[in-house]
Amino acid sequence: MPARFSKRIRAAIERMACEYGPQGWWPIASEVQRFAPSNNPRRLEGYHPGEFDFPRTIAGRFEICCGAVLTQNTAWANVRHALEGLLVANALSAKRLLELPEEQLASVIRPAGYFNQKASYLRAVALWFQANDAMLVRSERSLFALETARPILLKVRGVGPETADAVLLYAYRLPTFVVDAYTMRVFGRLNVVDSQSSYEVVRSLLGDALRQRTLERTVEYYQEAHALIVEHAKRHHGRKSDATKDFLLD
DNA sequence: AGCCAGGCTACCG
DNA sequence: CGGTAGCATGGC
Repeated sequence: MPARFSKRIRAAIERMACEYGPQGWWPIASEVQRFAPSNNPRRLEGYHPGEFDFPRTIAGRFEICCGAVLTQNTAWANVRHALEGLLVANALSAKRLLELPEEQLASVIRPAGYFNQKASYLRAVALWFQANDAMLVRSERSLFALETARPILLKVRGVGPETADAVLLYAYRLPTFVVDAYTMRVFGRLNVVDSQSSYEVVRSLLGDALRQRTLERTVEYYQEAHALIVEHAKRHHGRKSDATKDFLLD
């Protein structure tokens, strides 16, 4: 019965892929330039289109975790400034971030907004990172690993479902689909979901529709699909809906 | 000058 | 359970 919308969902993603090309999420500014130079201008901001073997380092994974918290209800341009602040403050590792007094941490991430809340969240995430990163990298990636790690991550203060899924999908390449406000808007417009669908329902609906033959391919496809949805929504779906410009509805 | 941005917690009924 | 105020900066 959920297969009812699967075709529509997959067609929408495929169309976005053709229209927008490879996205290369999640951006990892501190890591990406070091590997494989390229002409792609987005690479300078940490995007790595067509390359799915990021992050490759513990620093890259921690940067994703921080970015996932900092971007909560915040434009990415502001997050970049905050991440750069962390880099300059030499606080882009769990240990060194935790050594920074919380008040100072807050002032460093000020451009990302909600800086007092987020300073507290970042500390909690850094503690989680110290306790879980090595294990997650070492253990075999599987549905079991995902279902084990996810509830633990969701208990961390400041980590809700979207932040957790972004960390698991992009930092640890575990096969979970990331649902955000854009996802709700885009697929709401396509009558695939409605405003009262819960996060979990939408996550499993899209996850089922977009699952691929292997775990590895599924992860890559989930990563790309989420980035494409954001790109599409930025172009066509303001908060004040304007379906007229949406080519998916043609 | 206002609206918006890659949400989450706490608290309400 | 679902609904909502509060959190805050920078860009357009």
